[in-house]
Amino acid sequence: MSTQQRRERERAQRHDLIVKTARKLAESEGWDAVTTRRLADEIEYSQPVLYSHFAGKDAIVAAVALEGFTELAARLRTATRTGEPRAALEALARAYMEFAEENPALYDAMFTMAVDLPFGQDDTPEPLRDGFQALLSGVAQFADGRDPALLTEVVWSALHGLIVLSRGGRLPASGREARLTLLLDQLSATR
Amino acid sequence: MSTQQRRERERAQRHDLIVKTARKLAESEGWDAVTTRRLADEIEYSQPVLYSHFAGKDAIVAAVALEGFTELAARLRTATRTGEPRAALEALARAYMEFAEENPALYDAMFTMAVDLPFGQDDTPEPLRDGFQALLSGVAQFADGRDPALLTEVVWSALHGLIVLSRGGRLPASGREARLTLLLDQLSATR
DNA sequence: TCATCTGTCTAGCGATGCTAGAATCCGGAG
DNA sequence: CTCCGGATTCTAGCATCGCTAGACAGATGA
Repeated sequence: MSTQQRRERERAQRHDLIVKTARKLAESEGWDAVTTRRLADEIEYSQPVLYSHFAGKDAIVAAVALEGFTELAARLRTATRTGEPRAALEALARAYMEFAEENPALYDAMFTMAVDLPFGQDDTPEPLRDGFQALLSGVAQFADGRDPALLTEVVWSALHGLIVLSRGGRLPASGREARLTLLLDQLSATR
Repeated sequence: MSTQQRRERERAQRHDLIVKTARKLAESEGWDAVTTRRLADEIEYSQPVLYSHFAGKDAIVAAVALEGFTELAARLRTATRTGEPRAALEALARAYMEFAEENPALYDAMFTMAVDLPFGQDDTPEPLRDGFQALLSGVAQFADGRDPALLTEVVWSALHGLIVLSRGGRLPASGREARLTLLLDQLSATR
């Protein structure tokens, strides 16, 4: 009986090893460097082992993304512990953007790659729900009559747009702070 | 002498044929279907011909993207011919979003793929400049004290965020219109 | 001790982007 | 009309990708 448990434990450890290695590799050399051969090499197993844990490469990326949602949610929650509404919004936005900047590859996995994660559906994984909830509870503080969910989606979209356009060089790195301030001003204007 | 000219003309035609075929193929079956073999097959030439016109597949995507910028710029310009500021902004935003919806593959080439297009630099191609200018001249109408360039970047980011998150299923298709209205309300609020 | 069975690896498949070298075509000189 | 030379196009192949079948090995329980 106990050997069974040990095996399951080892499997779980290796599962984690794969995810963490993929993430580290992606963060240090980009997702292009995360090939199944390279990944297998890095964890010191052969390729087929990866496929005994995940359906394919996409599933590995999805697992990394899931880890990201958990971390992002936690980060957003600690950021929204501020009193004044506008300050809370700013803290929320800053936390979000910092997360994206500090973990570019992770952010990509969460929001640009990994299309097979079910987002607004019944079978949406907990971390995804939690991430949106964290945003929502922060935004709701200054919704002030406006639909909180809708406002959250707009805030999220705008932040995401800033991030992804900046990253691709579409927006100059210089105006970063000014853009964020302008955006926050507009969003917190309740007519 | 004239054969030389004819050859150049034919080369130019084939260049266009490649770009248009790549675009059509991407729009109908997605960029994944646009392989060099498939593309060569479609234009009824062999693979190496592609490489006598473009440095590689990325360059072909970039050429498609460039075509997109020209079209987008034209579309935005006709949309901003409205009197009232708020109506102009709405027309502008709608034109942008419609363009993205009608040409999803093209939009992807312009803003998510093709990283090798120089955006805000000295050697930025004319169509890209023109596209941003079209947005800028539309947004400037209701800037009302706010920095027009900065405001344009924010508007653009927000629209792009809405589009890309909607497309990936991150945002429910239902609230589309409500989100756009809310966003426009916030952006046109001059405190 | 040995058969079984789970787990792992080696080797290979089809498809990708890209390229070297062979083959072909075409224009112009004799 | 013929034939040469240079440009053009194609055939064939390389390295790499994600993924998998079948051989192999090592641990488990009788």
